[in-house]
Amino acid sequence: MPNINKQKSAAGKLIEFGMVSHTADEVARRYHAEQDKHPLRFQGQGKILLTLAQADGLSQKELATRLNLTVQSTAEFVNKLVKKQLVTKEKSTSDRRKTIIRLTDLGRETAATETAQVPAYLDSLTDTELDQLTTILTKINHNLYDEIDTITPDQSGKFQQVVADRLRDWFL
Amino acid sequence: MPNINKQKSAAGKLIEFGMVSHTADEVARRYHAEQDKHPLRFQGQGKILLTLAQADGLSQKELATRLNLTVQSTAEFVNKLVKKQLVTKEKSTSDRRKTIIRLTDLGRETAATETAQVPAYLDSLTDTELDQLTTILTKINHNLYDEIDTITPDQSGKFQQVVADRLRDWFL
DNA sequence: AATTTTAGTCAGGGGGACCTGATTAAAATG
DNA sequence: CATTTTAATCAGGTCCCCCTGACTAAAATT
Repeated sequence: MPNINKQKSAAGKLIEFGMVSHTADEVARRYHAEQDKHPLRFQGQGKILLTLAQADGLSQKELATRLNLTVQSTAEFVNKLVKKQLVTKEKSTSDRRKTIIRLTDLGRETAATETAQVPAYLDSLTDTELDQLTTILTKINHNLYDEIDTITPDQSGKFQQVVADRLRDWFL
Repeated sequence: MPNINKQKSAAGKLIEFGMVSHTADEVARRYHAEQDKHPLRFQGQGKILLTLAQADGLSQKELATRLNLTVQSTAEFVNKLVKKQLVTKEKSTSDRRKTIIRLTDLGRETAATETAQVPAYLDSLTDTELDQLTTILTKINHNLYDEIDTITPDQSGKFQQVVADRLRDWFL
């Protein structure tokens, strides 16, 4: 049974981290004139981009199913991404009902660079600390995956695959 | 100079953490029928609530200034919070132009409980790991504060105070 | 007393994440 | 061949964050 106060301290820091990194992003975007730098969130358009980065050439329906979205929402996000030139739509030749979504070079780049960047704040950590952090976050993330799977056993593991596989490609 | 690969691993885990915790929250909210459980984000209404939790009884203008919002946006969020019974508005007697915003008991409770909760995923960590995590996040957060201050030196430290002071109250 | 500054309000808008309902076109199936 | 299922689309809506512009009421300044 871990010490409750240690847990609280860590929880606080984690929350603080969430807040501060969020604000740092926002501030950077606003003051640094990086207007078109959409921060690749884990929802909506960002989710689509990320999924395609792992498995390109999916149909809209496939995307919707994987991401637990309605086909209409998916279509909306895809269309927005098309406008931003990050993905393309083309009719499938084998089944002309289907629309295949593919990343453009820009889209692939966007997904990769935004996520593969090593944040500057990691420079302050020693190698030992980096190892510790990685170990700890691995544990935490596993717990979160379990939590998600427990709540939605119907689609067990689907989300984890989308996320984890992709991150493995990028970082390992 | 820290090892670049260790940095990348940690960065990946951190990003993964962001994604997974976000999804876990979302999934919990959706499937667990906790509809009215607004997750106290670090924007909009949540930001207001958080700030008031640290310094109650501010005027709308004060809030706007501290949070780097326009007075109109601030008014909007405050009004939404009033509807949710989390804050109250009252005219200042000393200066009748001003509107003082105060947390209701429910508001204070909401701010506190939502943030003071120790996430279940921390149970998997040992005391040693909790200490390590706290140390590491303290460093990281400091760096992020510096980053924010560098970009917006005009209001240096303001944000940090709002966040850090409040978290100190909660967790230390 | 007249003017300017300050705190708020209303109106309107842009963009984002989602959703339901109704409809069409193409494929599958009886 | 007629019907049903499937992949998409359009239309319209809800809620969120956040901004500009125009306008009042009260306080501060001249």
